[in-house]
Amino acid sequence: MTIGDIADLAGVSRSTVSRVFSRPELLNPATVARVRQVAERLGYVVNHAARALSTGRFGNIAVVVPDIANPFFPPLVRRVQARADREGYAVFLGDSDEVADREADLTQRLSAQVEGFVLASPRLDEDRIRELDIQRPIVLVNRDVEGLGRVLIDPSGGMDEAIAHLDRLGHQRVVYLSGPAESWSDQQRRQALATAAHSAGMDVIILELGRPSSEAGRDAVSGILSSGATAVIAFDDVVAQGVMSGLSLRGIDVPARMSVIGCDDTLASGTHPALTTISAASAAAGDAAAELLLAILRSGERESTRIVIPTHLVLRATTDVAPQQTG
Amino acid sequence: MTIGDIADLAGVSRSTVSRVFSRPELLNPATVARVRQVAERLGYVVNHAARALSTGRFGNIAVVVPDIANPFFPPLVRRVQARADREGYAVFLGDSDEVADREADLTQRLSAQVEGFVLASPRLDEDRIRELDIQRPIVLVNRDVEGLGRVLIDPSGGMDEAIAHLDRLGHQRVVYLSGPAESWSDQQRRQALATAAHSAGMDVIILELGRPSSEAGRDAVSGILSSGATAVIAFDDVVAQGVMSGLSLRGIDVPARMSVIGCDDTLASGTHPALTTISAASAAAGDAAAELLLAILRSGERESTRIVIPTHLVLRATTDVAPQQTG
DNA sequence: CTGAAAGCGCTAACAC
DNA sequence: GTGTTAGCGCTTTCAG
Repeated sequence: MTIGDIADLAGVSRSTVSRVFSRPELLNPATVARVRQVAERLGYVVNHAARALSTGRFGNIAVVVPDIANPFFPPLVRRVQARADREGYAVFLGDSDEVADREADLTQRLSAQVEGFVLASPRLDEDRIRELDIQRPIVLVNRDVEGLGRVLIDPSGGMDEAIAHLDRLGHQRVVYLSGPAESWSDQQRRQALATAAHSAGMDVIILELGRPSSEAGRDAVSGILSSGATAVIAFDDVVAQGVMSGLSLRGIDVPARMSVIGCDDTLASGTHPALTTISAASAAAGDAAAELLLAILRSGERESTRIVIPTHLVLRATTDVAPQQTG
Repeated sequence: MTIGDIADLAGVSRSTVSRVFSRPELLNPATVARVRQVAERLGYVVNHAARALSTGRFGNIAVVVPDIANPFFPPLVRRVQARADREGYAVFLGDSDEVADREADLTQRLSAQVEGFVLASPRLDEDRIRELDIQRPIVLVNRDVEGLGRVLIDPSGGMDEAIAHLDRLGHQRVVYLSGPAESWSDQQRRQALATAAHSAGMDVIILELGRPSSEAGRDAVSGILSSGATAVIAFDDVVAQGVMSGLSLRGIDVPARMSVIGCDDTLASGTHPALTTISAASAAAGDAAAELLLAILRSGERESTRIVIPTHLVLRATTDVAPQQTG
């Protein structure tokens, strides 16, 4: 089924048929209708490859995430796909499995057939991100690279509120369970926490976790307990959830003996007790990122817009009471 | 940057360069190395569109889901992407937002640039699925269409165990909260439940919910209570979670006054009390689906393999005790 | 408003 | 083991 077939059957030239599908406004409406009808009858669909070869545009974008199974990403991906779809773009999904080299492979291979990228929480080093951006425009989520479009979720608001809240309750030492080493978000969260804790005169102990998972959170419990801290702030809600499950196994009551705070607000009130967390609005980030990328593609000019999404503390039950006196 | 440029610089013909990237084993290793080097230096990447136009193959597949934010799908998508990636395929993601027509649009547009589809829990009617399969091979997940490849999660094992368990505890009436009308899984679950309940002599009351969401579950609580049932089985864990949250708001204890069972096992022990559920193994389904599609693409022949994944009941705290006597 | 013709970058016979 | 020669199906000047 090609343009040629339709041209013959409709008694027009190939060019006319082509125009029916690319610039119908240039044609006599009657011709358009006739051709459309023939095409419909034959179940014709344009050959994307041929069109792409001829125009140099693919009509595709890619969104790459470290782990689609991490609940922070699906809402983001969903919005990107929905937004792109309305603009006529198809969306590739890449999952780097949290490893930088896989991310590099994926983006490299995808770059041959996409107009641009949304890179969410990329684990790639800045140099490789820049190189890639030269080939195809990139919009970053949760990664701050000067000169590129980026959407950043700023944890400082939420972190300040979290520390203020813990301070008010009388906590003096808090554990931070870190995320992946390559994660910009993790660095931001550490930094924001350090700053907030410093000005409140609170001790921070950092426990390195690597891949954020419920298991990692559960395994961190003994370290948390031996630290002497009375509160823990986890890299994300999934980790926080693991901590709570580990704590519960040892019969340690939350929040009476340990306060727990997560990040991203991905679990709503689905935990017990309901988890206090720092908001993240991943859907909004997806919207903004898609919008930005599409604007860049529309204009053809790199825009280094930097969108910052503030966060706040979502108070729930895991930080309800003052720490129990020990020692 | 084209094959021609490299050919000139390396002092070989275009065909040789082409072969370096498609069938290097046919060439003198020295030539391959030399050409590779030149290509590398120039940062050459093959033009996917041109290759696709020439070969008729795109090296892409698509996976389409009704809602990527529903926790059942990400593990599935993840495995499909990982498996496809290893075979050199890139993967498109389509999210139909639970509406059949959007699914039709997506698949139709994608069909111009993919080798095949994985359709997970499609909402499309059988006719349109068949039509699409004529264009490109389809592997279905949780949808049983004769003649197509499909991976089916069979709820009957889990449902039998669930009813047996509830029966043992003394429950006599159970509410089923349904999923989307177009969902094959929902029909299977209803059917399996009806069969199991019938042979146990248990009453089943069906409450129609439509889109499965936590909110829908919460809103169903009054209906559940007025039904006189002592147990509820929800279409999925997300809905079950909503039910529990609604029950908790009304001060109704689970499991003392109401037992709750979910489906899909997507929340692990993350709820409180921990949710009894019927397993679903979406990651395994993703593996199987990808494997099947890739096998079809490799052989070029439609295989109507039908893979059935059994389920079982995962006992947790929400079904721990016998129903409290009322009335 | 429509047609003719050139060519996008690559692969695949077919020669040599 | 390598080069020559045709296209793949579409868009796009350029004419008319």
